[in-house]
Amino acid sequence: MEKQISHILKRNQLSVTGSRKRILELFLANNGALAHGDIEKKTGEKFDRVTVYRTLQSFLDKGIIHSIPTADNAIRYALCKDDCSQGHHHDNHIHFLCIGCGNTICLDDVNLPAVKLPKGFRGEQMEVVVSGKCKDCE
Amino acid sequence: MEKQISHILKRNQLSVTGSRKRILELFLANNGALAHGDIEKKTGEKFDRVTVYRTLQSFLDKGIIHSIPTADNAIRYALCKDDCSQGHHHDNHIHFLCIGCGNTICLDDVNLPAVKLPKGFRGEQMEVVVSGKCKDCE
DNA sequence: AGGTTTATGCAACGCAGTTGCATAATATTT
DNA sequence: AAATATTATGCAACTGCGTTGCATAAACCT
Repeated sequence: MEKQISHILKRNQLSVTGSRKRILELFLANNGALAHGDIEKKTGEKFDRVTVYRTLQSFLDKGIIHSIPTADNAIRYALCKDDCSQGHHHDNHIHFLCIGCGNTICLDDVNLPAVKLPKGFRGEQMEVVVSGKCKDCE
Repeated sequence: MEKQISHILKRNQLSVTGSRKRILELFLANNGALAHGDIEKKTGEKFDRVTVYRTLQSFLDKGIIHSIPTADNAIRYALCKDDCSQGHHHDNHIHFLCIGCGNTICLDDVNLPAVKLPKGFRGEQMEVVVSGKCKDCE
C-alpha cells in the first residue's frame, strides 16, 4: 500500500511528502468522491487548509483525480482510472449522488447517453449527474 | 410588459417592488441564464447585493426561476416554463453551456436521455449539462 | 552530507453569500 | 384616502471558501 502510493506519486513527478501520501491514501481507501471538507475532517486537521488545496490542485493537474460538479456547489474529487494522462482527463462516465448516504460515486461502467442537440449546436463535453439512492441505501 | 411582470409577481404572492420588477424583466428579456453577477452588472448597482440574493431566492422558492449547476461553480438561473408550481420544479430539460459566448441555454425541446444504472441503484433526478458551441458561435 | 529545488505553514487578503436590525416601501383595513 | 399592519430594502457586520506571498522546512539529487 505504502509502496503503491509512493509509486503513483513518483510516476506523476510529484515529490513524496506526508500530506500527499495521506491524501492519496484517503482516495484509495474511499471508493466514493471526497470534497475538500471531507479531507480536512479525515486527516484530523493535521495539515494546513492551504496544503490540502494545493495537494488537490496538483493531483488534478497530473490527472490523478478529477472534479465532479454538484448542484450543492461543493466540488468533489474522485480518483481517475489509471489511463488519465497529465492534463488529459477522459472520465467519460456519469456520476451518481446518493441522497441517502451523501456519497458521490463514479459509475465507470455506464457510458454516457447520446443526446440529440438542436440544429446548429455542437456539443463537445457532457456532464451527467444522477441523484437517487445507491445500492446500499435502497 | 410592465403589466405582465406585475402579474407574474402577484400570481406568485410576491409584493410588487422595484427590484423584483427589474430583475424579472431581465430574465424575460434575456433568453439565456443569468448568474448573480450578471444581474448586478445589468442593474448597474442600483440594488444592494443582499436584495439581489433575496430576490433570486424568492423567485427560486416560487418556481419562477430554476438554478443550473455548472462546472465552473457559478450558479446560474433561468426562467422556468410557466408550469412550474411553487416548490415543484420539473425542468426536465438539458442545459447547454456555450464555450464561445459563455451563455447558458435551456434546451427545452431536448428531452433527457435514458440512463441504465447498475443493479441496486435507483435514480430520481438527473442533471445534464452539455458544453460546446451554440448555433450563433459555430 | 551538501547544496538545490520543492512543499509546507502562517498570515493576510479577496470574494461570495448570510444574518440582524432599523428604515422604507408595499399591502391591507376601515 | 388615511391609518395600520405587513413585507422588502439597505446597511453593517460576519462567516467560510479559496488564494497569494513569503519565510521556513522538508524532500530530492549527486
